[in-house]
Amino acid sequence: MAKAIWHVGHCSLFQQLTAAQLAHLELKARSRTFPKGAAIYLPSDQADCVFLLAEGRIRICSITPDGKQAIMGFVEPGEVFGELALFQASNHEERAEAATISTVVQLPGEAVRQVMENCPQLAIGVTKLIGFRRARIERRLRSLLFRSNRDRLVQLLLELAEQYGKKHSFGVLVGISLTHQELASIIGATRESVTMILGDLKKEGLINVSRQKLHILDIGRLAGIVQMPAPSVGEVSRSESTSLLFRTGHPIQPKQEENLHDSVGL
Amino acid sequence: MAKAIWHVGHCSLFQQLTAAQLAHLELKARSRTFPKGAAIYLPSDQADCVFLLAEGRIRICSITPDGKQAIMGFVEPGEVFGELALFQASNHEERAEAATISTVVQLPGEAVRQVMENCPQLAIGVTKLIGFRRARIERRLRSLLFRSNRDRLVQLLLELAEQYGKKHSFGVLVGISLTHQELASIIGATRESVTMILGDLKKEGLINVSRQKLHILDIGRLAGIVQMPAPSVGEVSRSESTSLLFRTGHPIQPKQEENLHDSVGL
DNA sequence: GGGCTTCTGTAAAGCAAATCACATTCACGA
DNA sequence: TCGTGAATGTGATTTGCTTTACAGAAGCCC
Repeated sequence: MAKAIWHVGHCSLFQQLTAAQLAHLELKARSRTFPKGAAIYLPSDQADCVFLLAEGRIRICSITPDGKQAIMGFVEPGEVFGELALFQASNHEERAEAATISTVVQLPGEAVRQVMENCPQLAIGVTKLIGFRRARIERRLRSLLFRSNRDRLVQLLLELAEQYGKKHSFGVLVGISLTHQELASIIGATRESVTMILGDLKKEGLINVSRQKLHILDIGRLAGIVQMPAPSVGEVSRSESTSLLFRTGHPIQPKQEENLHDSVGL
Repeated sequence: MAKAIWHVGHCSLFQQLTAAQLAHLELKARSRTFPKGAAIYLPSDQADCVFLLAEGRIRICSITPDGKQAIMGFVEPGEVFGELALFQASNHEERAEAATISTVVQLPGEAVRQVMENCPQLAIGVTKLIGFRRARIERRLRSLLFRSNRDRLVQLLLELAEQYGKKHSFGVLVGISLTHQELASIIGATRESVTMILGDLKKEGLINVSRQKLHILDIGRLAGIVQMPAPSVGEVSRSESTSLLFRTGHPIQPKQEENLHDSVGL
């Protein structure tokens, strides 16, 4: 419980709040730990809660009755998720599950709404968060409409490089390990297609894959394929950014980055 | 100008504002009329403005360098659009154009932001609006990931029926005329595919199309194809709902409808 | 009305990607 | 260390959809 309080107070979304408001939220907060694979919420869950990830990694996915599934995004520590439930009276339309063992703080929607009504700063912060993610989804929709499997995969690799990449003697080493199946579920393709495309990219000398370890050799040429500027890659630690995949589109200018940071990142 | 003022005051998003706040907004508002086909804003437009459609119909679309285009949605009178520009420092990623001759009220983002900071109600309203549309885009993404051309088209027809449909002696008459090309651009398919599928549906006795006029004969059976409950269709006038297409998913319960209405609809 | 454009209908050919059906390699715990 | 399940690699086949290439029909403006 002490931990939960700590996390709420340290989440940038909630930092503009007064001590009293924070206290109010923290009173209602509940911290829980989920083993790998456990569901935090399900579609059809009536839950009216917002979640804050303290530790671990959450996978947001959407599953059809006949078993096909797509990964809508990942949530990294310090980020909020399930935020749409705040104002949608309806059920969740997706499933959130712990990709690794994770501890999350649960905030009742009612409490958050109350605070929002008294604190425009928070309301604006939430608006930015939802809007930012909406922009990302729209980009993803476009890429699904207009680009081939190959291009979408390359785009994804670039995004992973930007988010999880570390500079290396040669090229960029991506610090997250995803199976081919997972990559496929993100870009909306089959596992086999991903395997083939990765194989091709390897043959072309653009990347190097060896069992989960992804090494991008020529990020410039890779970016050329999808007609995008090469993303910037952090030196050592991963950049403090707003995850959930698919930030793509334009390179981020310093000013905008700052803007995003104190609005959405968290 | 008098007109602009009138429209701002009558947009449900802005109805919670005090007279002073309204006056402040209205001072900055600018009303413009666009001929059919004219662009209200373009991708790469730096414009920091929110728009309110007074009359006409706006088409929001996204276009690739090589000419392919997708319709992201339509805006109906009384609705706000371009709202993402409020907090995204970046450019628009889409193009808004007048589908018919339209008059829009332009509100500088700065003015809206100022009011939002003093009026949590407005901030919350905007959050709901953006969130509602995000949920719709997510549904659309899912349908693109999981469903065939045919299913997506059927789903679209059902949505059109719900939004623009009027009950008729036999079945439902859809009160909006879209070309096959437009339908195709909405569901992400080619014009030819849409023509074929519509032909099939006609043969199957589900619908009747004659030059722009769409007549749904058996809405129940149509809904069955995509495993959805049949949407409810208004008696005479089109339902006061939040357009922009793709509201799909679940039928809307009375209570939720109300909720949406005073939050997002406008 | 006549000529223009825009929309609709059809059908063959081509293709990207899914599906199916395996073989292989790895990771990791018993 | 060995075995077992998960992850990867690879081809043959199928398929849903696009592409291409037309022809007819409907609106529309001079």
